[in-house]
Amino acid sequence: MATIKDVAKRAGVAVSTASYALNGVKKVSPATVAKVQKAAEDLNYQKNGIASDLKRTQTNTIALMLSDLSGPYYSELIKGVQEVTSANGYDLVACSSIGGEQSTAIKFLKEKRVDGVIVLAHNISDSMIVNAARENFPVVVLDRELESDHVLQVEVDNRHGGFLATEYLIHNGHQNIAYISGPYNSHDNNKRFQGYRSALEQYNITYQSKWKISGDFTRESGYRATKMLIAQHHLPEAVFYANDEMAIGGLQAFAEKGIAVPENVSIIGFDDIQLAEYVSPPLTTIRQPKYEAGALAVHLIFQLLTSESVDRHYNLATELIERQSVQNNA
Amino acid sequence: MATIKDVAKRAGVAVSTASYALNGVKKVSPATVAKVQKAAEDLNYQKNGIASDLKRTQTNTIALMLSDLSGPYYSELIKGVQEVTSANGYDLVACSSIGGEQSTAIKFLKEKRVDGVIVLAHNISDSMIVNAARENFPVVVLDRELESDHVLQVEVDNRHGGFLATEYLIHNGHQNIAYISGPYNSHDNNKRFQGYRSALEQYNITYQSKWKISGDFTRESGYRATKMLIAQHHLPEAVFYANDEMAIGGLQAFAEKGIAVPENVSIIGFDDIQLAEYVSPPLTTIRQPKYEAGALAVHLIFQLLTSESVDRHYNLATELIERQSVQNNA
DNA sequence: CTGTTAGCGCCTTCAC
DNA sequence: GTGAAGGCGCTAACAG
Repeated sequence: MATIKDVAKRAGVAVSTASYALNGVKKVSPATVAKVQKAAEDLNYQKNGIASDLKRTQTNTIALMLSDLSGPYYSELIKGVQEVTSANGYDLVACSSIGGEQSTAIKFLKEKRVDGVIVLAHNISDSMIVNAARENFPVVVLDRELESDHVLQVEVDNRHGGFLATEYLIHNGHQNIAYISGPYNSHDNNKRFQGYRSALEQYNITYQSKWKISGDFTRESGYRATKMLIAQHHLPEAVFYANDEMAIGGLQAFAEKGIAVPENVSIIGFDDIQLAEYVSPPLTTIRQPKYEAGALAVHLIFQLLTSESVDRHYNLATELIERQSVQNNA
Repeated sequence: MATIKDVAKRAGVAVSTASYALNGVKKVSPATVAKVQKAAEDLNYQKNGIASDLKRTQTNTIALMLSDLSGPYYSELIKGVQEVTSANGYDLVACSSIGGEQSTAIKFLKEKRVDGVIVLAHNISDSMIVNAARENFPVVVLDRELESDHVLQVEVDNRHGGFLATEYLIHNGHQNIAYISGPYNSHDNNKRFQGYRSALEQYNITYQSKWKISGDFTRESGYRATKMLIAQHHLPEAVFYANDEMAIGGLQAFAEKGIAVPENVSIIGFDDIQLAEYVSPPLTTIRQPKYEAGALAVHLIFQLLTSESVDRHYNLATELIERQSVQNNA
């Protein structure tokens, strides 16, 4: 591969001149620029971005860490990230944290391969993040609570969302409300559960641990958890699934046993994923402002990069989406 | 940030020794290794990946170019890419080609920031790809036909898939079959259309251009195209949508006009996206072996990287998935 | 306006 | 087993 040296030589100028010409620094006469460009073309020269990054000690790109590139994840959120990033003339790469310490995400987090990072990958540990973040290397976390310098936190109000969901069920006349949880180490899940608990409390319904069954946010786990619920003989009047995927798994389990939703049992999810309105019955759920969360995250990164001071913590509101999976018994 | 120089100094050894120690090259006494590691830890040293890549002239990562990171795209395909990449100890980054010449995808394609590239982004031009590919920089295209050195092509048999879909409609007794196309510049679309034409021909049904309406693969365009079809008064017996998204848009348009699917009109899609089995009625469609395509693509990259010689072109078979959107009138 | 030169941080011969 | 030194390809002072 041709280097800038080759170009300079062929154009009969010094490397610096070639560099200036190629990068549009206006110190070079038009004639020289033309000569250099011609030479570059002849040699099919392409700059080595790595060398350039090394020299400039910045990459102009930010990374989005996802727990799994193949989703299903929040496409609205990514859209927000993408749009704001490119609007600021930066590049965006997405990488996955599958593989733990060996993963691409961790490598990018540690090795200064990007100028900033947005984390949406619960399997990256807090300490990993805290160690990586530093001045001039901001990281924004979207999936956890984390107090540390140089790390910002934007989250949607999962607690309030959990409260809204539960309250809605209660307002519709349900008292025995099961909660199918996400993984124990999920911050989102814990907040949603807190919201559930506090709604019960506020309406003087005593919490019963038999109504809490654990899942892990996958459709499969929602299916299994629901089967267990059904096996317990005494069905609750309603069930609150900590996310939509699990609710869809639950829908399937109920269907297999001939239990009608919402006639025999009401269900509500969380997230408002695209599928939610297509399943049958359409799923009532809690929507998160995902686009805004993504856009805000990038926005904050740029503010930190320009050393503006910003708040450390942001909390975005959730919203109830009424569809047809909850029956009104009130 | 601490550099390897700082580590060496603190450990009281030469830089080279520190490098060896840190990279596990067994030339260094255990005692020295310990000293170096201690120093690195004290300084919170992290290697600069960019510098390391520059020196080694390879990055150990491959890039996946998508036309839009926020999807909707083929998660199965990405899974295939992801798994094979990490199984080979390489890293994977995804980037988008939104923004054309300015996009991250183009930058990575040109600037040798990765060791190989997989393209699934129709808006990247052929010439861009041809210019970028070279020895030791393999690129695999999954979305087009392209003959050139150092670029490989794996595609699913869209033509045959189009044929299968159309033939299935014909076997079910339909004669007037509309085709809602994807964008004209889409290779996939053109192949599917060819399959449609050849099935008609084989069964002696004359092609009528009034049955071809153009869309652009979006749900919205399928909706609009279907509205136009309906406005033409004379409805076809069946319609073949060049992809599932458009078919879903069509479903909505038919529903709004009270036209029952499949009783009044049969429809078939292409892709077998996840939603396909959830819409109502469940969509009959053509499935592509997406996981295999992704896995194969990466596999080929590694073969090229190790200078093995491989075929230039791969064609994967498609399969008809029968659900309930086609009525048997035969 | 153009050329010389010194690194960016790391790896890796090559001597010792 | 350890150290000195030369780049990888590029940018950006600094001189001229």
